Amino acid sequence: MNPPESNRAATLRDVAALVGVSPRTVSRVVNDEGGFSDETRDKVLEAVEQLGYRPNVFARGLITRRSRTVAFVATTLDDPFFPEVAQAVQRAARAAGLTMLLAVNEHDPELEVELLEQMEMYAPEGVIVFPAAGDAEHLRPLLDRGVATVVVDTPLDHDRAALLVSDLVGAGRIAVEHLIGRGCRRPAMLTNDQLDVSSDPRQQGFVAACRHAGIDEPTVVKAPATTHGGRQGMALALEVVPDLDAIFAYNDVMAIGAMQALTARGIRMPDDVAVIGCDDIALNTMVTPTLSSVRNDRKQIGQEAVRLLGALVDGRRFDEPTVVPVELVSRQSG
Amino acid sequence: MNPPESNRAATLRDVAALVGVSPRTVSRVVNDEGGFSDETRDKVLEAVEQLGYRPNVFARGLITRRSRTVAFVATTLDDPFFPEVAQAVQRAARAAGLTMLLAVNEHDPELEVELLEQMEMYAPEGVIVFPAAGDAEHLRPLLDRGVATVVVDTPLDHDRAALLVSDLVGAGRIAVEHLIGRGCRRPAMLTNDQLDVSSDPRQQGFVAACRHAGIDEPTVVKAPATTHGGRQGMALALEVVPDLDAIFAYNDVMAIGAMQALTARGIRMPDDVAVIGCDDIALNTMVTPTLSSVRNDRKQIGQEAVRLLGALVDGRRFDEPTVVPVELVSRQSG
DNA sequence: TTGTAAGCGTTATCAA
DNA sequence: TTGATAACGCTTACAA
Repeated sequence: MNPPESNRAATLRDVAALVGVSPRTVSRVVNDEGGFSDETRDKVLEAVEQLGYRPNVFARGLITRRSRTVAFVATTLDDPFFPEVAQAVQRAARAAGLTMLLAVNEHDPELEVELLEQMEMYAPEGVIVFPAAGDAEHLRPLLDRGVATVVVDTPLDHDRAALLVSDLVGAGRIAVEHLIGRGCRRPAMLTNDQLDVSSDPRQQGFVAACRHAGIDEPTVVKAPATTHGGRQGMALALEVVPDLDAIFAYNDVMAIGAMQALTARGIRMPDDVAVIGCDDIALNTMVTPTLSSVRNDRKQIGQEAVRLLGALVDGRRFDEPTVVPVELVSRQSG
Repeated sequence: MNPPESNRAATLRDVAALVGVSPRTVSRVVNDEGGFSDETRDKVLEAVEQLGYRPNVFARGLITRRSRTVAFVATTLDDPFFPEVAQAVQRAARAAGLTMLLAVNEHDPELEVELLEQMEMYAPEGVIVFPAAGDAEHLRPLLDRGVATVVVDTPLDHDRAALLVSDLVGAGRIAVEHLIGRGCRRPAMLTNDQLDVSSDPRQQGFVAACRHAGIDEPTVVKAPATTHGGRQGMALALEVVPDLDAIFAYNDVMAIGAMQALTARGIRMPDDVAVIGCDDIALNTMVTPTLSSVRNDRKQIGQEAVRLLGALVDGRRFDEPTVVPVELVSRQSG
């Protein structure tokens, strides 16, 4: 009959002793398992409150082999898109009672695997990952180990993976339709040279929509997906098609680089060249001219990712990717 | 005598059985506690490798009441400064074998406390926090509970806290000295209206340096620390001091808002008004004109924060704040 | 509706 | 230098 020592955190036993029930009953109430009377529940919850009882995640995890966490792997935090998604994931995770583990793969698949293995030790409910590489093959061992995984914007054929993709084909199409609609006839696309280009959905959408509009061989220029790459790519595009009148960029960071290159040459936007980016980062309203962009809703992506994870944990399987819609946000640049 | 079942993760016992020693010996080797022969160590490590043994963090945490994690709380991820620090913290943490837990307080002290309590359940080695409010009093209970805590850029008097601050007084001073040096005589400061203004070190540095230069009552205007707030604040400042010739802003995001307001009025930078921001975010090179700023090295902040945490855990105490130096990065705006 | 007993995989304690 | 044994606080299985 030791009284609970005040400098030790309260345990299930302490609560049980205070109420006069067994630890097992307290456990049932705390985890809302059912199988107890309303009266018992009320008394237990009161004692929990009174003692400030917090379950010990280690003792729990030792048995359940699960912690109430979500591992989130972003590609980088330099591109403001990922912080926004991370924040959305945090919110959705918190609403589900989960703590977020965050890691950044820095575009390096090996680092990604290492980080995932480290996070895996904490037995998260599951993993949400923007893979470092254009494919997600390096994630296969993880999935084979049975970890519930949501893979974003990257193809992977595995029955334990849930794929979540923005409608990037739609993004390319919407951008082209908008540009055509405002009278552009010679659009070019700046794409990410890191990617397996043929499989980039934005580009597929861009090319398909161009063909649909009667532009059979639209120009596509490859460069790094950075501001600097945008400047480079823009310079190159102007060499290839000196009279181009529209640009669709892989992302906003590249688009901003392109705008800098255009400004430096005295080319006016959108009158001479209309520019549309992709992602719609907050920065777009701060540049001059403000940048039009195709937006995918990060809040929705974060929520959907956490929801898919929950479904995976509950045993659901997904044959088809879940698609998050996109929309054009029209500003000064195009 | 069960052989280790192949679908169960290997445990200390499995390794011990394979080598022919006791689990305790394996534990000693794995944790490098000493008290074993070189021969034993080699055999154990080989078996660890062979079986792919990974310590169970839950079993370990149950005893040690510690997990090898660092909890990092940022204010927001909208301001690119924090993602950069987060990445630096991740790198430093990884180098120390720690996994990062990330949370965003969204400027809300109550949310911050809740998030910290949630993360605390995972018994991190310690916490690195950019407090939500201008003071860190809401962190006092956390510290009283004995959690090793590094508090960044915010005052708090507590013997278990290590304070880490950028030299923001220096930032204000450097900015003024630079502006005076380029001939400005009527500088104004845009500051964050969320803060307890009298205690903002940037402002202290700004005012002190102005006085030192013979400007006794420098103008300080309060507005939200956002782009929009920067526009508002700039408009207000121009009403108060129509002939001002220099602006020092609380952060770069505000400075960019101020630049937008100036551009909209046809006021040239830096000829009519020189603008200097604070933080030096990547965005500064993307705006027109490029924004001069006072930079604090996030890599250094992240590293230093993790280092301080380690020292706290080892029992060291810090009476004085650790100061990270700042430097002026001069660009087109001022 | 409630309780009992066992054990998860590790580290701490103490003995050899 | 090593090992036996006992926790750590919880959930699972089963019994009452």
